[in-house]
Amino acid sequence: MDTRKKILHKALQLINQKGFSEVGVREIARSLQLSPGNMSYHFPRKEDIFTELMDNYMQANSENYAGFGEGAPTLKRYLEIVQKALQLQYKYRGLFLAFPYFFGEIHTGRSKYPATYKKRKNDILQILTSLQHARQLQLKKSDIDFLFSFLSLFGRFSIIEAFMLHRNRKEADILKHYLTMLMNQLLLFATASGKRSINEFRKAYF
Amino acid sequence: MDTRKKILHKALQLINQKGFSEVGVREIARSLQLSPGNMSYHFPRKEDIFTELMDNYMQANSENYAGFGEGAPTLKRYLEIVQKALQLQYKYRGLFLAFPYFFGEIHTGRSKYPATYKKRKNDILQILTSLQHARQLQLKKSDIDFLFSFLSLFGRFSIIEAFMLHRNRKEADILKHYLTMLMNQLLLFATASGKRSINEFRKAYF
DNA sequence: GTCTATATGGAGATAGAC
DNA sequence: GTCTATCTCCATATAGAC
Repeated sequence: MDTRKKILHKALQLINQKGFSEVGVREIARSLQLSPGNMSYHFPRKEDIFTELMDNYMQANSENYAGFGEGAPTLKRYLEIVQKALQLQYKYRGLFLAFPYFFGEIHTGRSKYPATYKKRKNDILQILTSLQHARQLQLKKSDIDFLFSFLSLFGRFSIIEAFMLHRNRKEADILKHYLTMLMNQLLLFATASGKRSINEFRKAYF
Repeated sequence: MDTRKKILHKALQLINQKGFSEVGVREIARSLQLSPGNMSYHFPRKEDIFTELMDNYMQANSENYAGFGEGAPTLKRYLEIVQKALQLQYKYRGLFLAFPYFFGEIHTGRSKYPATYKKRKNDILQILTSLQHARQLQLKKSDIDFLFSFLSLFGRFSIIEAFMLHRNRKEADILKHYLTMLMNQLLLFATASGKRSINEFRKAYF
């Protein structure tokens, strides 16, 4: 592993442990036995470390969502996508909690986040309509709005909630809690075959 | 208004505008024409300002929830409580985005947050069961778990989501969006009289 | 690419006079 | 209670040797 990757890896590890503001550039350098000057060579600003980690996350997440289109649109497959998305978020959990630090930046146009947000919004709406067409979900117009609102909040904050309130809970338990919540929500709008698909997911993973 | 209150008021205003980390003690002092030393007299650490604002919020929120027990347990009244809770969160919105800063503290026992969290959890469960008894909601055991999970996420993160993604949206629009979401969720579990109560709320406020 | 050394500027925090 | 002056810490930036 080259130095750049080592820095990213260690930084994420420390950020997940202590939170972004608590991790100093010097600290990362020390724990990798690097000089502060060398840190500055690779990442001129501390923020650059955050940005690159966030880019890596968003890239992986995009690929995950893109995978849904490449198979049959079932609720089981959708739940698998969400499961992977939550695992990804868990891996990068320290970043999400650090969001406020980059709050200003998000609204000044320098960040890629708003564009990615629009893309993800489209991903979700497309998945919902394809599940509707495949008769896995039965949705009125107002249901789509509601489910979309729910999925936005759910997708963006469930891992943050877990990390804030139950920091020491195991990843598997956290995932189980939130996937159960999602299954319950989807069951309220699922057709008979949709319900079967949800239960296949449940059997396969729990 | 005494100096202490002035500081709190100005601090909240600036924190809501720019985010906690972007607001310096010097900045608050300057905009109130106080010396930095005087700031330190009133609030030895910057964090103390945050803590006191958060305490004020939690106090107001507790009083709000306590109000539910003092009247008929209807969904309309519950929605009114949530409406007030969201308004309160909006007023203090900058604090919630700053949560990560106090992340460490939350888990070291110095913060009041975990205790308040347990209290709020009880508030919500009690409200759900009283709505069940009053035949406003029809809930199976698993529904209660689900709704509770939903309400936790909803109650804690809806305003944060709004603030992160749509910073300039008007308070009224934000409230409308999230209260609509909540009404839709509750409608899925409401009895006939529960549905009427929800619609009374809708008519009264939208 | 990596190191040491050093400079700068800004933040929170403190001491002591009034 | 309020002030001025000062301290310490840290992120960042730069210069120059290896």
